[in-house]
Amino acid sequence: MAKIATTVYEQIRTAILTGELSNSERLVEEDLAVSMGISRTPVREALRRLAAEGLVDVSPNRGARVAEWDVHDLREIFDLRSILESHACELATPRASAAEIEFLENVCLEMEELAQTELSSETRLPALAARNRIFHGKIIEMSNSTRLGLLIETLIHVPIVMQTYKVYSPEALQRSLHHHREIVNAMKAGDEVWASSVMRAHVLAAREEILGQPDPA
Amino acid sequence: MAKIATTVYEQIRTAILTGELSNSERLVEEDLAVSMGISRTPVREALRRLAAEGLVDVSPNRGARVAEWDVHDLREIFDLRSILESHACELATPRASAAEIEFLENVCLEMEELAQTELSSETRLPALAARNRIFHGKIIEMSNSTRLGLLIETLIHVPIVMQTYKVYSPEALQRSLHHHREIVNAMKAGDEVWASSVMRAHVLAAREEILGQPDPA
DNA sequence: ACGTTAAATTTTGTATACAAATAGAGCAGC
DNA sequence: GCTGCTCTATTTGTATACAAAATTTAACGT
Repeated sequence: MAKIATTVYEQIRTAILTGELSNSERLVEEDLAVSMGISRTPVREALRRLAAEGLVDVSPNRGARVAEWDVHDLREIFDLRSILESHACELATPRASAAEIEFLENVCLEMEELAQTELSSETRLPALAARNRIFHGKIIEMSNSTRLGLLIETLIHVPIVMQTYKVYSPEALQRSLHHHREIVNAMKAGDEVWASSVMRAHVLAAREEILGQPDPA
Repeated sequence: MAKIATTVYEQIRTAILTGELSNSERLVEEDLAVSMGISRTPVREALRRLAAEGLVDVSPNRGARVAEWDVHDLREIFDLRSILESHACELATPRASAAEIEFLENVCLEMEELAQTELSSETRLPALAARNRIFHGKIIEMSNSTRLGLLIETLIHVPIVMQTYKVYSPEALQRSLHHHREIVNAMKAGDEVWASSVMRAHVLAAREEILGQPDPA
């Protein structure tokens, strides 16, 4: 239990990601501090870190609020993700080991099985979202570019907030799973153009799926 | 003179960028604080911000050091810049106004004139580097994507450190200026594929120019 | 001499105290 | 009733104090 600042950073972060802290809600340092039984100092540090990641907005002398995003922001984010994640695929493909391919195939399988079960969406959706993050994260890791990973990480926070609420249509879910399979197949074939193209399409399709639906608020 | 933290942030930042603080030098909070006549608190905040931008590395309980980069890091950075700046060109081209094109042409002209003068490289290089940053920054601004701008900004710090020391070969300089001209011409023609392709080549050429030369340390 | 361990010093992390700035309530004037 | 002001109360920004951790120094034994 090393650093308090890190702990409170994670707490506030998950509070935002789960929607516990609603959009553009004001984050008063002292309130957060007393509610966690600590002093303002680590809270302040955590808020600045969250600001650097784009999860909160801070104005000088006026404090921090939970960041909010409009449709234009989401378009930007998904466009950039489509470019960067496709690049990750391009880099990962020639480096992919048999074990890594197998790992990705396993994630695919798990997601396909989850998709077939008749679980309520309350339990199924988070499980799918978690696997999805693992799949994308693994490919980024395989790309062996730390900066690329950092860049994508900063972009991914906002979509994660949405994923908790968003219910994908059955067709979109199927398409998404097929994309994953196709990406792995392309990587197995050593075809980085194929792999990166599917990844690009995959993220752009997700963009339309999310921007097409009405706001859940 | 609002916030001390911002002032000290900028001071440390330029100290790193000008090479005044050498590579992997340790940054002790108290030392920096007394040398600027302030307390540790704003210094600490500044260091965390610099860490978020990748200019310093901080380890828990072990403080901050000036970040250092190897050849692999530089490759990563230039590869990503080539992708993102080319994307900026793609977005900017259909949006470019006549005034913006003219502005870019002016920057081209100034750089061409500077290149012809027989000034010592000590004065000429910073002037060229400044214009270069203006040129690229303008195109990013024209892309109208704040997130794209932020992403590129985080990548650009390290190359800026190099630009201060690096002496370009005359041929590389000429090629660079021709690239700039060609980019503007492509934008004027409304051809975003052309424009983004030249930009991609432009950044990749810069990568080879920098990675090809031996280390100045 | 060398390496290992133990104190001493330095340095980071957190808490508290105070100053400066902002936001909000209440009131005057129109 | 609405606008603009002043004064109060929050809230942020900075300084200082203290505790925990790490680094350095010194001593000790083999």
